[in-house]
Amino acid sequence: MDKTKKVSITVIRRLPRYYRYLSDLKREGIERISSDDLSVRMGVTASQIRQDLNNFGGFGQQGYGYNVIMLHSEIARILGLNKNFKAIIIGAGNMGHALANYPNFSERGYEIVGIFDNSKDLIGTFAKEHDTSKSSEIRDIAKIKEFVSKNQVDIAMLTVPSLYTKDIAEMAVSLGIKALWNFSPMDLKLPGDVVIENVHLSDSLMVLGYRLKTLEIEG
Amino acid sequence: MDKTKKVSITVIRRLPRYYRYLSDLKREGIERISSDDLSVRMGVTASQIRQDLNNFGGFGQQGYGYNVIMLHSEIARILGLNKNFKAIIIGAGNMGHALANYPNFSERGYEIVGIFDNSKDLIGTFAKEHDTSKSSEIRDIAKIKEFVSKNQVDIAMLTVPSLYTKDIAEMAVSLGIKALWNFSPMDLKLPGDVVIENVHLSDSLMVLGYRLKTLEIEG
DNA sequence: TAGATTGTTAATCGATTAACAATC
DNA sequence: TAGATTGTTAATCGATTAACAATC
Repeated sequence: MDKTKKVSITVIRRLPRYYRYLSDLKREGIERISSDDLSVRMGVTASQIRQDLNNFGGFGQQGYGYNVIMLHSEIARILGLNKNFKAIIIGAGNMGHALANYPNFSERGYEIVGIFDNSKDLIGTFAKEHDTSKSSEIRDIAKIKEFVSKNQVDIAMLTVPSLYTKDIAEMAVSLGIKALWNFSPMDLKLPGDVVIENVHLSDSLMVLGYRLKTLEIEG
Repeated sequence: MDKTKKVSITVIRRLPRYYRYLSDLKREGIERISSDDLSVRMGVTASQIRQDLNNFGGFGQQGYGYNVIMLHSEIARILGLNKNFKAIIIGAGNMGHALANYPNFSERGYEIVGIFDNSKDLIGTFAKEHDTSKSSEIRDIAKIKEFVSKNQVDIAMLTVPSLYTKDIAEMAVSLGIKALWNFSPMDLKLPGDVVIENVHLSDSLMVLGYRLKTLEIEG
């Protein structure tokens, strides 16, 4: 990788998609793939694929293409999937439960180490199905400070009602958490070097509605 | 709106965010806003705001700015929020339940009219909290064809396990549904004029991981 | 070697920002 | 009217695509 110029976020946001397609190729037992063949599968230009990948280094070989297993693991490395990030879920409603049970996260090295809520009915119950380990147990949000001080927590997944999101986000940051995954329909402005990734479900749905209305198939 | 040139998807994807900020301004009782003031709030350039809005018509007034209530309702109209789209949820797991109870959708004219699953344990139970109406009852997926033939269904929200997503998506399209909201970590390729909007949670999380690793704050 | 395909430079395209005349 | 701010054109910037020499 060229150390001087940082890779544009546009390219970064395409990496998970490459990763998915390479996982598929791996599963199919395909050993090598050319940018041309991959471009057909993915519906993008071969040029874009080669440009994107060359932001991080020359993973291919002239006359051969790309080795699937090697490229797959290189992209995993670039994305940091080998880092074993530790995450907590704050808000154990339906969305919190959905995240706790999403199989893809643990597969990709994102480990849910704690789940918090303020509801007396939920505290003490288990959020992960068929899992009665400590990491599955819903804890009292009042104990979050103690938990974060004693355990590595890289990411906070925020699935609390919108009304509380701002306060909870600020609290998480004050505890030293550097990455927030925000599921509330608002933008969070926080001081310091905090990384925020939003999942704005209603935004996505509204775009779907617009495209349905105007029948914009691609996009 | 200029009828000849269609608006780029890049601009469309920014509209829900404008809509959110205008909702905030409305709530705050602010009557008018200049592109300059809005640009400060939103962290974008005033130029971009004016360019974006002028894709759809001149909603502002020189020397005055934009009337908040008027602009809010214009963006709602552009997005089709007055259309009262009817949606069904297929897959009544945690994610399906989360969508069924998400307050923002109904507020914005997206009505959940049916929820389907194949689990005998779930069928007959109610997915929406404090709601025992027919639209809240989880129905047998075997009855979906009959339901769609008798009711208007614009959108199918797909929250089934990945393994079934392709088949379920094809089934939905075969029933005439023209818009799919896909929550599985895969791309759907479907024939015909079908609009698909993906919510790739693990893609989003991987981007968060990358940005945390490299501490890219903006993005 | 000859053929295939990359890595990379150059050309094009589209999106963003700047500037300012129009006008409320 | 004078000041403010839009709508819109022009300039810039960045992203995508095309082309091809390098090389496996």
